[in-house]
Amino acid sequence: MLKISRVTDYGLLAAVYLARKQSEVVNAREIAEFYHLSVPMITKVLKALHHGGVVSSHRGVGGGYSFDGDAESVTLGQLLDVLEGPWDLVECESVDEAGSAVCSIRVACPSRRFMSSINHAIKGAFEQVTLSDLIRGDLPRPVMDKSQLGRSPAETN
Amino acid sequence: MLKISRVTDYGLLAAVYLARKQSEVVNAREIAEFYHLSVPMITKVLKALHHGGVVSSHRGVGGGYSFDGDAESVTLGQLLDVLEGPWDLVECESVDEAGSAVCSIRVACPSRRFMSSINHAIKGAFEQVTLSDLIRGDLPRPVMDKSQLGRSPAETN
DNA sequence: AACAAACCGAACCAAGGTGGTACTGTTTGC
DNA sequence: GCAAACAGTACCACCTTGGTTCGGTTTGTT
Repeated sequence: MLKISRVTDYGLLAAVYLARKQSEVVNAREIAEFYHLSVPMITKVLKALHHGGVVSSHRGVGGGYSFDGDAESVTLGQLLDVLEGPWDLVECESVDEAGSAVCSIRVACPSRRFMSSINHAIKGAFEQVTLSDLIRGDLPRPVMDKSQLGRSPAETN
Repeated sequence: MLKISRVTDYGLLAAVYLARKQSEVVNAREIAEFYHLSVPMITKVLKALHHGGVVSSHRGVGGGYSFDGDAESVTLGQLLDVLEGPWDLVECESVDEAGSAVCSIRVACPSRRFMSSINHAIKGAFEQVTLSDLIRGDLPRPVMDKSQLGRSPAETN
């Protein structure tokens, strides 16, 4: 249905919360209470963020999570990868475990090449947005202006 | 998981097939066979396309579907609306039946304004792509270049 | 008039994904 | 050694998705 999952959304919230408190160790309960979410839920996404190397965790009493990196260098694309896992707008380009294409009509498919292009554009947009944009609440207004695009001379994927 | 549904994808295929045969009446079986899809499946999306006013249907013997419009003036955005239904990247902006916001932390949410902006950008990208682009298999290469974007002075949604 | 081609519409179902919880560790500060 | 806090996994109910089925209606052909 073309939407990011709610869990991913929670993950973005958590990442922003931590990044705002740069390097400060904050436990899951505090974040959960701030956003009025359940502790198990928020710990779930924090685990994912930690697993993806976005935040670091501190175990034991007084422990929690902290964001120690540079908010400018963490992109929304990275966050989505970590939280949402690998994804593609269409299955066209996805491959199975063996590395072969999932789509059987791939070659003849009229929408594949185009969707692939859109796919890349969207990923690119996510890549250009940093965690610090999210923190500041800034609204860079990405646009896709077809008129100044030109045609790609060759396969772009 | 941030992908368009397979059914929607089939719908695009069907739309392209019909549009390529401009105004010619084609039955579901032919399209199904062309793409190696089941007839019930392809009829399902054809019904959706018809319901959305994209293609016209012709009942009875020798009937089928035809695309009678102008492929230049049908956008991918319209097709997705028809096939996928109304959608938003995040629930932030979605409203329930009563018209009130779905998200309870809407006001305080740090990602809302931004995601909404991305949401619009993606929709805009889909809006700039026409059915005839799909037909020709052209690859306009949409980009979102943050550097030439500037900041939106006010709420863009 | 009968028949069959073809769409209409709604319901249905299995399978997989999503949102959310629970439970058993393990680490660590006091 | 106790308790705070994360780690990991498994579990569950619910919803969505992909796909089918079935009875109904329209309409060209014989």
